[in-house]
Amino acid sequence: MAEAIPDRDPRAGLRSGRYPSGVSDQRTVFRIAIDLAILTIRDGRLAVLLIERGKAPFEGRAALPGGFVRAGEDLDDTAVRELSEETGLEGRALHLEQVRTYATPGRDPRGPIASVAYLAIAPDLPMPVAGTDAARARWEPVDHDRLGHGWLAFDHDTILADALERARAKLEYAPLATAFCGETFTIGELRAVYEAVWQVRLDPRNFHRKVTGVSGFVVPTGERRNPPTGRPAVLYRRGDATMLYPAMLRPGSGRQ
Amino acid sequence: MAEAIPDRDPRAGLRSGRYPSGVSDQRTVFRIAIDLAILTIRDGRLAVLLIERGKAPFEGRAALPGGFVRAGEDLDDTAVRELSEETGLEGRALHLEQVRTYATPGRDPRGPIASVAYLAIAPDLPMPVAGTDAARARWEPVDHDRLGHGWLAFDHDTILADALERARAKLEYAPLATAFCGETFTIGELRAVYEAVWQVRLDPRNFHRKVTGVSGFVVPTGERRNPPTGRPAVLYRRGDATMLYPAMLRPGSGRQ
DNA sequence: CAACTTATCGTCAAGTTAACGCAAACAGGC
DNA sequence: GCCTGTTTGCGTTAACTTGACGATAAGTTG
Repeated sequence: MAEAIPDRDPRAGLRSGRYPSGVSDQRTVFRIAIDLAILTIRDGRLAVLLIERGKAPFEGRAALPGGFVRAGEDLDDTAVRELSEETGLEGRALHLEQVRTYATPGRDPRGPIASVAYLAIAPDLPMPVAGTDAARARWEPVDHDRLGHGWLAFDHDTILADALERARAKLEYAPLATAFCGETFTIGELRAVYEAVWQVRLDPRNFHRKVTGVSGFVVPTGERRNPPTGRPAVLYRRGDATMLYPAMLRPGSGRQ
Repeated sequence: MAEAIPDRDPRAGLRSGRYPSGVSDQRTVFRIAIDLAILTIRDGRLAVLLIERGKAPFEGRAALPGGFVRAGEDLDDTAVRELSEETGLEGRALHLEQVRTYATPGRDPRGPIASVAYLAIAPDLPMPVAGTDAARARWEPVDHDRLGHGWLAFDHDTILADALERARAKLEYAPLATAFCGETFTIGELRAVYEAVWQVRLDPRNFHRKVTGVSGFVVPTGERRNPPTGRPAVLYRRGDATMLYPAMLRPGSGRQ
């Protein structure tokens, strides 16, 4: 928040052509966009909500949904609003958290636009909801091979990768996995979340013991559910824990 | 990055008086500032680098150092530049990471200014370096009682609290603690970092066993150092691990 | 040299994890 | 009805990790 701006600029040569050099340097302004990485599990695979861009730049390419922050609007409010407009989902009911901000010069050909990335977690819904802008939206399985190699428009590959990494890390110590599930769920469904996000196979027996041993993670409802095949499973709902103890450590995380 | 802006605004009543309603809504712009939470350990206590504001708003109040992003400049570059200008520290040599972005309407009385917070970790240096803007800077012990109760200008209490929480969490699973130390350090100095940041006492014997058991965390140099009192300690330098396994779990973290 | 301080090694009981055996409880085919 | 395949849920065991703490090493101070 310091307002003293020295009179030299070692990066003068990198200045965007949109803005003349000189005093305007001290008043460089940005539009700020919110981009949403909305994740869910579909058919046992991790999926992300994408829109197809209807106009340049990147016309016809897939991109993360998002929109600009309005005057008088907080970032979280913009994220909730965009989530509702683009997907029909009630943002306040979903897990939603800021990940980080991107403002690399030239990241958006339309000019200096900073993007604040948000991670959203949704249960497997019959999306996209028809109407409004949501018609352009579709769930797409996360393509780990194309991610990072020009899958999405703008720098959305990077944004999605960072959001994924946040989700992966947070599954370990926060009850984030339940946000992928409906109101009630089985331990097997919860395990499917971990397996899809971490891209690993977990032992059902050890997972069951571990999850039910974490205080406040899940609480049994007393109901049961008949899966398409196999023994009926006890239904659970989220507990009131905000952190997991003991943590659900990723197998082999960092182990060399 | 969607550019379709619906014609209604459910939060019209919240609009800042600075910006008229209507089409200008679609071109709301921000200046973007970087604010730095630069942490170090001084006299065994966690300290943060603060500046005293020389002009309104918040004249005379303590604040986090920072400055505005220039045209053609990436956020990380702004952080490195401000770190250098305000402290004389070579930013590229320090640990520096983005934490999150704040843009709550009215957070800065000068207008719509978004702030991207960065966390920096520095070893205990003879700071502040004289010259340039650094003369205004001073190390201040983190006042956990006043933090969150109007200690700092703007919303810097919130920013510092979030940066601290990031540092606390990251000590668990990343070799961040070594960034507080010099090129070489003893296990005792490393323990002092954990104790200062986590605000706990750790058993020296268990800590020693744990740290030296984490693969790639620290490597012995073969040298020794004579502390002011007590037995000489073996010197270590940082290893090449980027994640800690096993993690250095906070005692009682989340345990209820 | 005694007293004090910090570093380092070792022990042990309690808790946690990974691997895997096994019975329960469903659906579907015959 | 019975066998087969599947998933759930419970138990067992060896290996590992943690927390509490005893003991010794190797400096400095008085």
